[in-house]
Amino acid sequence: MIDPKGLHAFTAIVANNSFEKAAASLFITQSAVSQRLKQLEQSLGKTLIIRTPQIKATQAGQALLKYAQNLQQIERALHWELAPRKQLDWLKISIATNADTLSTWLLSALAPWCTANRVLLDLKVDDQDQTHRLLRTGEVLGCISSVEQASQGCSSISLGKIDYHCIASPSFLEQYFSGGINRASFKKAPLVVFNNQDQLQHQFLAQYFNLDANQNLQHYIPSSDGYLEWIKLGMGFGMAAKSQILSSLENAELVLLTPDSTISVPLYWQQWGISTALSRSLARQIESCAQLAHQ
Amino acid sequence: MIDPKGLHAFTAIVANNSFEKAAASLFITQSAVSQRLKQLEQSLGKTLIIRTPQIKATQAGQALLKYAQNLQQIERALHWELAPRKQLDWLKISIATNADTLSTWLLSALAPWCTANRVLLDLKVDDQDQTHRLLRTGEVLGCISSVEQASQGCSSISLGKIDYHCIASPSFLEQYFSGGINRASFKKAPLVVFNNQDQLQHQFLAQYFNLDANQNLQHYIPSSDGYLEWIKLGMGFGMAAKSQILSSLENAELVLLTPDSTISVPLYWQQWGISTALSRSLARQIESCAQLAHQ
DNA sequence: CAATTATCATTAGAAATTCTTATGATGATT
DNA sequence: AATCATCATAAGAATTTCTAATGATAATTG
Repeated sequence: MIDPKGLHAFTAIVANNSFEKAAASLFITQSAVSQRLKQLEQSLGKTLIIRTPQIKATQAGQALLKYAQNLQQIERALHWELAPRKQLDWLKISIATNADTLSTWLLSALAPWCTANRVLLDLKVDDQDQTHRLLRTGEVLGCISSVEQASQGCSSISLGKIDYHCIASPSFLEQYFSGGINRASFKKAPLVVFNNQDQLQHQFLAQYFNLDANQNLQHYIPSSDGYLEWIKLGMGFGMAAKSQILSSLENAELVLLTPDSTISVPLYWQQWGISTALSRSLARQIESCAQLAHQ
Repeated sequence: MIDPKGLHAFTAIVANNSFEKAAASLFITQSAVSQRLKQLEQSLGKTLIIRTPQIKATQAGQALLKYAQNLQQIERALHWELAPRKQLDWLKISIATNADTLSTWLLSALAPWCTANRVLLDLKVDDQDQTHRLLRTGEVLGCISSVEQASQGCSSISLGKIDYHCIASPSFLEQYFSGGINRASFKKAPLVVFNNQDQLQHQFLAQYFNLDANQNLQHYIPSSDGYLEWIKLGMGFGMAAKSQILSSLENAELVLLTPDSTISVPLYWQQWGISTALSRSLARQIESCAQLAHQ
């Protein structure tokens, strides 16, 4: 059986990226942290943490990290059973999401749930490939991803799809598309890209206009707000979810370039490991909010 | 966090129904067991075990029992991740079932699964109400039951229904039903009942012949094999699942009294708490075997 | 490039915990 | 009522885990 003190030391080290800070957070000495970890590693017969040059959990450490999260959940279920009326401790839950979902419906889905379940949210925003990595390594308990792949004991539920529209500012439209919204004008129009992994624009141009987006001039704006702002400023065209730009369409800050040609991205909620009452309720909450958002 | 030593002491006490035997099983003194439990109870602020007159887990103790089973599962998942190729320790899993299912398809469903997953089976046989109680109290991890009720974080999957036929021996048929298989003859025929909770015969007589089984002469044979044996010996009629009596029908040890009038009992697999790769595979195995059996 | 700094490991003894032994308490059994 | 079975408690021994001090190693800096 895993020694609780050792496990605490281990998670604290990972959380603080330092033995000394971990020691401080546990109100013990650095030496004790070091000894606890050493003993834990010996009892499991595995190195858990790579200490240099940067503190990082090994493969085994990542498995233990998952275990720790599982443990927290069943412990919480126990305490709830023992004292249902009593205030539960705040439980920290890590979730990874892509930026689009974050900026649309995710927060409003999670806010009431976190309040109701006394959960502290540790949200990690990354592109889809990365959210998957975080899920695998045990850094997050669940993720929103556009990849279905329900691999290795991960459960995956569909959240429907999100339609991305091609948008630009009115001035940009006038400047670059006065000759019509067609292949020739798209070819010369600057593009705003969210980040390197962002394939939406490429897919759009390839699918509807047989263009290679890499040939276009590209702005990189790796911020959800900044991305839209840049487009509103007339610096280029890009892709955005309808719900994200409703108000901007109304007050004519933005216009749809191709109202009928959109890129659909399927979304999935993925979660690994054990399923508890809590994790199930989280999945339900996310599922129902996603349905509303993508109706 | 729950102290592992305390938890071990607690589960050992429950398993052995004695502090001293628990101590022996843990290779420590009875005093240590007593102290461990005391400390655990203090740290949780709850009495876990009623010591007199019989050792029994309290409400809180039952919750802790569930926690212990959950913990074992996530621990097993961890060790599998740490050393996939290494032999896992045997894990003991408790399951409750009704006798009928046990004597038909359950064992053949569980045998290969237990081997493949290195699981020791702790099977508890009881009638349906009791299997439920065992599930609620955390004494078993899952149960086969005829009640659907997926209450309190328990997942429930349907296993189809099982058809019970009214059977008797040829000699019994001759003796009691020479005047025809009808209400009058059923009224005078002795009944073989599996146990007190067994409602099948009562339901059969009430539904098809408007009779109250309590008016019949009744043998009580609380053993699955003994039950059939008693009927084969011509001591009375009773209800049995088709699959259980196929060979006996073939060699004419038994006959169907009313081939077209059967009692259908729906079956459900119920499991509480967390779901792990292991528990999911168990559910799958039971579901698929049940489908075959009840095709 | 040596010195400094930052960070984790190790050692030794102090502190805390947990065990064993011995005995006490309580309810069941004869 | 006496005995037995079983769990609780007390006190000291054994073990574990901590702190304090120091050692080792790699990155940083003048």
